[in-house]
Amino acid sequence: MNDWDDNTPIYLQLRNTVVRQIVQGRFAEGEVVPSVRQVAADEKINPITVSKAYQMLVDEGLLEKRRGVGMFVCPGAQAKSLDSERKAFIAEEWPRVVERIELLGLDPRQLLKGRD
Amino acid sequence: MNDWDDNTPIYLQLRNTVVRQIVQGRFAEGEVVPSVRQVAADEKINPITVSKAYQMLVDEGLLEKRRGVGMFVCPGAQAKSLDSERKAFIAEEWPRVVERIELLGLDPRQLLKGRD
Amino acid sequence: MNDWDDNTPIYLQLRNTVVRQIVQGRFAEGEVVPSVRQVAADEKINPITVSKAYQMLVDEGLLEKRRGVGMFVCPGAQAKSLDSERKAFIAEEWPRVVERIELLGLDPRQLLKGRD
Amino acid sequence: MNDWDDNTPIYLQLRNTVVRQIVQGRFAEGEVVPSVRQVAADEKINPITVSKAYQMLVDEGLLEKRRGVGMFVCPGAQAKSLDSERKAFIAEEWPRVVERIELLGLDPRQLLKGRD
DNA sequence: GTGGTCTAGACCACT
DNA sequence: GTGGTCTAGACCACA
Repeated sequence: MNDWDDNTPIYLQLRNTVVRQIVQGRFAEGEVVPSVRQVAADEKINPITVSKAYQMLVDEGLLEKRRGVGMFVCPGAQAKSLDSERKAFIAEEWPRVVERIELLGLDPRQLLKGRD
Repeated sequence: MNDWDDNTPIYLQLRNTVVRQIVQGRFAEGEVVPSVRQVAADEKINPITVSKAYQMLVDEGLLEKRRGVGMFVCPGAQAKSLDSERKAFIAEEWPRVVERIELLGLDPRQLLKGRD
Repeated sequence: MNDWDDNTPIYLQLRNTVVRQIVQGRFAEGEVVPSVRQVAADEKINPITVSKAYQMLVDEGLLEKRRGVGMFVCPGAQAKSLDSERKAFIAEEWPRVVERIELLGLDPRQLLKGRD
Repeated sequence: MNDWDDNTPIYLQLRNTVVRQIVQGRFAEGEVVPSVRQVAADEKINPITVSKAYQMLVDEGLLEKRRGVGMFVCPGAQAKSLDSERKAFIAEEWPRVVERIELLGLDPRQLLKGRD
């Protein structure tokens, strides 16, 4: 989380890592998340970039703002994010991957073995 | 091939569909591919965009230009593209997919079965 | 008065509810209002926020501080607040509402009827 | 549209004026809207500020982006925006206004007369 | 030409 | 301390 993939916007990558933390329960529901400034300092990126990532999560209903206090993980955020991420994956990403595998004539079993 | 995914550049999407045609043998080796103007008109996109896609394929050694005549599928293009696409998929796309699957706690075998 | 509208500052919302109490005579002239600490505890908000709201009312001449005793509703506060709130409403809020209604093509009489 | 209310963010004011243009049919469906840079230059504000306003409208489904070309009013945007703005007004703004009027003991008929 | 992203630095309001 | 907004200026990808 200290080096960035240059092909995708930092704010998106950051958003994804936060979602991951929530999914993994490392950011517990009801807890504060690190402040915009804190993250900006830690990751050496612009506060606005962090802000954009957090704002996305607020819009998605995973974080909530408390004025002058900070941003908190919404109750139910873990299940919600896990669920929506799964749905998005199965509906959008996975079909493309399957199509690709078939087009390339690859063997799915072979691919899975490589991973074990 | 008439509507575009707004998240990836049109020229890339176009390049991919051409590769697909080559892999599937629908664009046979040694044959002409539709002219830039033709594709641009058919797909209602900018000729420059088509040009860019074709140029990529020339750079990859899948197409060759014959001045004043058109662009042709290189001999051996089918095997070549199949090979390089496979390598690229296994090296780059697949690992990301696997990581995603694991993060979401999904079962790869289950996903693959769904497709049978 | 237990949940806050996140779009307007808490201190303003608090100030407004106090004004409302005065207008409605629920905080009678000459009487004490609940202490800063009390309100802060009841509403689970920062004492400074409560202070700020009370200070506004002192500045507006609706409350007065008596050191070591508390804050009291000024004599004449009810009439005064009713008057100034009315003026503020007619001068600022109402014109904006009317403009909005006209832009949306709504019928003001219809809207008012709905309330009867 | 040349001077800004200092109390509300410029990007929100801008968003609102664009919605107004759509509602009034001054920005017709399917047409381009002025480019980010154009508006920024005209209004002497930062392009990013304009961008933010436009992005909101994209998210609301009133504008759509065409890569490298510009932003266009979505088909059905006029009805959609009129409808949603009306609903938002009646559900949120209007009840607060009515409450305010009643609290202040104002006469709705009187208020409406002032407008004629 | 179009929009997207990021930076650095400033100022503001709220708690 | 918190987040929100804006500016000025830069660089990039796309058509």
